[in-house]
Amino acid sequence: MKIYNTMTRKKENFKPIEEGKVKLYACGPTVYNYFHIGNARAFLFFDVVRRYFEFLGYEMTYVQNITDIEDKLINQAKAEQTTVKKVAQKYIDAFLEDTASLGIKKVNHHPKATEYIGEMIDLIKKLVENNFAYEVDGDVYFSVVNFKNYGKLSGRNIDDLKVGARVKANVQKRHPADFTLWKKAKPEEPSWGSPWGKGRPGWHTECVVMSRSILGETFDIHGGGNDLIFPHHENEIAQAEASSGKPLANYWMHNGYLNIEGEKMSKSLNNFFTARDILKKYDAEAIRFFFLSKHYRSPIDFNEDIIIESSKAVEGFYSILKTVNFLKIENNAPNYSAEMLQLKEKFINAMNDDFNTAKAISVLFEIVKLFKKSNDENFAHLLVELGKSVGFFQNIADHLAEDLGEITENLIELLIEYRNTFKKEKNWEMADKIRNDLQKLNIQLKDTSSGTDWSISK
RNA sequence: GGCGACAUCGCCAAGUGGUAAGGCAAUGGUCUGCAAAAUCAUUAUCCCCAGUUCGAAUCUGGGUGUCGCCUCCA
Repeated sequence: MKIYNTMTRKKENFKPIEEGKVKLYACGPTVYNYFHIGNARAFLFFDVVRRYFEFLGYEMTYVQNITDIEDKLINQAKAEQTTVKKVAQKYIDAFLEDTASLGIKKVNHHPKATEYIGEMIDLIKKLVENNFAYEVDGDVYFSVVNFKNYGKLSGRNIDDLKVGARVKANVQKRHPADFTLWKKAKPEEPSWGSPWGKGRPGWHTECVVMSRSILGETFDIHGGGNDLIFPHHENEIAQAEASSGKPLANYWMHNGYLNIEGEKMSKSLNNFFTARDILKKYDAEAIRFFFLSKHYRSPIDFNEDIIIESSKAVEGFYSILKTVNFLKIENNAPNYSAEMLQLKEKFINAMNDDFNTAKAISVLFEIVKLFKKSNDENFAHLLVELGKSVGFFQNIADHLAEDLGEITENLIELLIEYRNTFKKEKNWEMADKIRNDLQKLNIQLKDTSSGTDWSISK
């Protein structure tokens, strides 16, 4: 298994700390709003990482934090005229709902920032004691110049940051790149008591505290979107290493952005679609296919036409499951031929090469192609086995069922019968009318050599 | 100003030194009363220039273009 490590900018052989186990931490949402389809890329990708490791037989511990106290939540609470707590709960619920709809498997731990305030204060205290942090009038800052390795993840040095800095001048900070560990509360804001007075923790602290509390001082993989490399992950590393002297994670993985018309999709540019809205129109599997059709580190451009194409591609997978009536043979033990084992190996090699999902997917299409030539149901088993390793085929029964209820289905069958009678009588006008009228109701008739079939077109 | 990514058929996209995977679309054939569906087949020398090499989409140098990070952001 090779993983591209942002820290070294190289693909490295993955070696877990503990044999057979993978400890993964990926940055989760700040729950002040619905997440958009660009955010979904990270959530979905790390779901694939998790599933694939499990497929390989690793025991996963996957932790994803939830930031439930932060400036944006406070603002949102004002906007919605409610409390921070209520805002958090509302969007946590939405987050869990939407990720589930996307077919993302529940992570093992979802720590919330507000549940770890005590531990965060302890960390900050330690940093202050060791001279890596300083307090100014109720605020506490991390001092980047006192941490010699600052910038090693993102490849920056402190002086460069100074030059082009768009960082706002903050008279309190000793260096413009110093970041907030503890933020003094304004009146009315939610706050916790601390040695520096009432306030709340800075964002960069929670991930360090929560990841280490659950996964230990050093864990295997830390992941997130590209935009978190600097400053977020850089700041995590600074705090972690300044306090323990040990690396926080051995591998740093970052996914590329989702662009829209060539520009990054982001809330601040206001060019986003929420995952929630996209899911109303398109299937979760089509969205998954769309993301996996490109390598995770590359930027990917979003538009609805591509999602529609992706839906068609996914339908291609299901068409062979339909042909073999997969639900009936699902429990038969597969018997793979040498050719099939070779395909499986090809798939695994692609995935083992830093999660080359695009290449892996092409193997799935090869399987489909070979199935069509041979009609060997073992190809269907192989397709499902490999597809599942990256999160496809989570609900085959639902997908194959055209469950309209018995009465409706009988009515459709009846109309087909009438049409066939008209056809026998060469009454093409009536036969075509039935076909076209059903088409208008999204019921598509398919004449095959073995009779007339129908399906619902979306 | 600093740091970084990317440029492959109409669209999407693999390939990281050995002679261009795959998907969608398109076109043609088979099937059909006609269609649709299904099925078979066909479709690129890789942004530009120079270099290294027996050999480059793949390496080096120089352009051009697009995007990102340096402020909250997946």
